[in-house]
Amino acid sequence: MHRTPAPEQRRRTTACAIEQALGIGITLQADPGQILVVEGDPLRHCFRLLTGILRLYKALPDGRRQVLAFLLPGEYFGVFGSERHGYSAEAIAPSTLARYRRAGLEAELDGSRALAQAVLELASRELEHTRAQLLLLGRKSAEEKVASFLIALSARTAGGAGVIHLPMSRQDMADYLGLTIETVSRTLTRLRQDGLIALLRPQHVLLLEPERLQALAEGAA
Amino acid sequence: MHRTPAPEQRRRTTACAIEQALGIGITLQADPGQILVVEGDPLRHCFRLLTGILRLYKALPDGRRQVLAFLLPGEYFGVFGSERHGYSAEAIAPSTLARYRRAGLEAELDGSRALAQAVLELASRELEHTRAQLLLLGRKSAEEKVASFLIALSARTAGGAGVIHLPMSRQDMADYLGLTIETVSRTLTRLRQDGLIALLRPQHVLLLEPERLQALAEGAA
DNA sequence: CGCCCCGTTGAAGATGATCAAATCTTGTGG
DNA sequence: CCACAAGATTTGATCATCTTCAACGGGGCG
Repeated sequence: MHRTPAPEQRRRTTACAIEQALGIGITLQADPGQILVVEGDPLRHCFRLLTGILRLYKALPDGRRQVLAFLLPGEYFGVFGSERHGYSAEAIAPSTLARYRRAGLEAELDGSRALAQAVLELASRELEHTRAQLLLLGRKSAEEKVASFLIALSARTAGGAGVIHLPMSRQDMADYLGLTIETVSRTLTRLRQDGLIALLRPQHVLLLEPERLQALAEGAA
Repeated sequence: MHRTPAPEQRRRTTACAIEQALGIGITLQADPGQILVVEGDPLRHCFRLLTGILRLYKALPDGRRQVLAFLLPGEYFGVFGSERHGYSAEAIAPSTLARYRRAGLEAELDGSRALAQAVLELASRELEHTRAQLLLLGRKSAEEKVASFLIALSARTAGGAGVIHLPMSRQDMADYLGLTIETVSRTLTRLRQDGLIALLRPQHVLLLEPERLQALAEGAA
């Protein structure tokens, strides 16, 4: 069993090992705007999102916000670190979550090497996502940022094709991309004018030219 | 030589477990500008920096660069992930490194839970640093970025006090902070004019008012 | 029906980028 | 030790992108 599993298979393995280790936990509901965890809270629980969508974010004292990630069903948060939550978590849409005791997870970590491996792999993927986001925030233009966002969301939720749904507000998108709502809106309009996307409704976007969009996202010279 | 400040207990534990697991490895030298790893390279080795300093970065096709981190002596890279390196690594100053086979590390991971825990904790810390950098890149002004950088570097290298040494060029700082060299330079000048720092030489900065600098870095409203 | 929130559009402004040039550092060779 | 050259940093002027401030429109829900 020293064979490296295919990425697809490994991902499933990962999820399983963690799911099994965590057990059932407590199910809870969250309404839009409901805050589940505040940055700095003692790290007593970790969570798995079952349905809905969350934003994970950090904030500055004056209210400026940086959304670190949007959490989709099946994904975890609060798994890493040891002292405190590193970000706040807030429901965007009505959501259901499973909540687990961190103590249980850490105990299992000592026991199951499959679990340890799964958690480490989760961390690796999260690290890579976050690093890609550093490049986006530091070096991409507004247009490239929005294109990147659409392509990534499409890959995550729609398997890369067709109409995609934006469950979050323009404010959330702006806080994720390091922009303002006006710039996000204007950029979407420009992409529409250029024939790259169609805006069916504010929250429904059709990717007309995914390849050109992708090229834009990657900052093709 | 000045004595090195005693690191936190946990950090020492972490370092030890990883050091022990990796064994001795191969020592190598790198001159300034020398590229040790290119983003996308197969992940066959991981490294520990012994002396010198590296930049870890991602780049876009047209050459725009985002520095993810500066690696200081004692720190590792290439430890996470499974397929490919997620970033490039390049020496800034003459450096020495220890190189290890990833295969060995992964084998040890199955055996030693102390190692697994240490690696996971390394990942957690790296995640937290990267998330803080997302907030910086997405939501801080140039002045806040530079202040954050100086405070963080001071904490990392000087234990938080006195004169700090900037071993990297203005270009590196700019690519780390999502700015241009001109803006970095102008911002340092403004901080000097405001009495927050003194620029002894381009690479030697004295923090005159670390507390005000820190407040600025945190975006105090 | 009408309010309210969200998104879009418009105009003006500011921060940081770009283009350009002067100055300082550093290393080399006389 | 000094002169010089090459590169890095700083400074200046102008410009562009994105932000801010403001107003309008449209869809959903009471």
